[in-house]
Amino acid sequence: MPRTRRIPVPPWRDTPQRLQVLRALAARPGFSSAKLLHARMAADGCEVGLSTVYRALAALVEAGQADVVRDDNGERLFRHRGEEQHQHYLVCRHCGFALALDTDEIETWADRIARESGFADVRHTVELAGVCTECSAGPL
Amino acid sequence: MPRTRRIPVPPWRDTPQRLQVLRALAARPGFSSAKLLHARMAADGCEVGLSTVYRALAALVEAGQADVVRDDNGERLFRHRGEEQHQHYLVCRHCGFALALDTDEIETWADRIARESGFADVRHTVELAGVCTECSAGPL
DNA sequence: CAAGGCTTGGCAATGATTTTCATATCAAAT
DNA sequence: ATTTGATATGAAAATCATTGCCAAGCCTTG
Ligand SMILES: [Zn+2]
Ligand SMILES: [Zn+2]
Ligand SMILES: [Zn+2]
Ligand SMILES: [Zn+2]
Repeated sequence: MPRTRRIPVPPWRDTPQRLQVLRALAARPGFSSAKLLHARMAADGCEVGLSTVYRALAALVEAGQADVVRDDNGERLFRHRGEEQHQHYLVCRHCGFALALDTDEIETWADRIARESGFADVRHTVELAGVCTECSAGPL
Repeated sequence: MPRTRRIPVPPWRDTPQRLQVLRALAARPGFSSAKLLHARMAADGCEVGLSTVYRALAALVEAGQADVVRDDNGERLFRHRGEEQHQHYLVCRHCGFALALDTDEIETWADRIARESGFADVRHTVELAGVCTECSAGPL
């Protein structure tokens, strides 16, 4: 199974479309799907192909300017990487209620791993999922 | 977006197919895709529909007898939940080389979060990805 | 045996993401 | 300004894991 990914490597050309995608992404507070961004941009009168949105997002992720997670349906959600540090959550599998976590501990742990391993550009995904008290109380 | 999942809840009927799936899953050392399990079982002369494999796996996950993760392609990988504790890895984004991590720290952290939050049946996903020394050295 | 309810499995449908490919754009070189 | 080779775009088609559908089979109860 050869890794078949061909992503443009920085520096790329500065195209209006890519700037638009970056802008649209940065304009969103949390994570957004490519589809949503595409729709948003279209609504703003900015016609950009869905393929291009995907390509731009992939490039942004590759360049470390965006984070990406998967929701329960396997859909990828993107978020612009600003200065503000990221956050991890404990989400309820049933109602979707999300509890923000104090993640200093894992952050330092992840940093240490990154340092000791010699790996470059290490990113991490930490997701906790359970059933909230409310949902475990009332069945259905 | 209504969660549209209809998964048989334990206890279900004990069908040969479900036992086969469980067996096949337990027989594998690490994580396996539904497709692979299906192929494996077929190779062993056990004819089980792919849909059934998916249903059985979903039920096993629901019942806490299996863990599930997503690989980089969004494919779901399943693993039987035995007594042995699970493992986390730091994988290379380019060559796929995986480094097993000492995860005691996060395990206890996750356990504490689970306890303090009051959430039930808390599972966690911890994935680190970077570029290994080898790959960052020789650029393609 | 009959009725009703789970289960199964092949196949179609879904839907996100990728690939294709013809075209457009860019930037450097002539 | 024109040429040229590389790169970017986007519409449509392809990919592919996963799910929906549904007729047929199996099990249990009466
Ligand atoms: Zn809940
Ligand atoms: Zn973190
Ligand atoms: Zn590598
Ligand atoms: Zn763990």
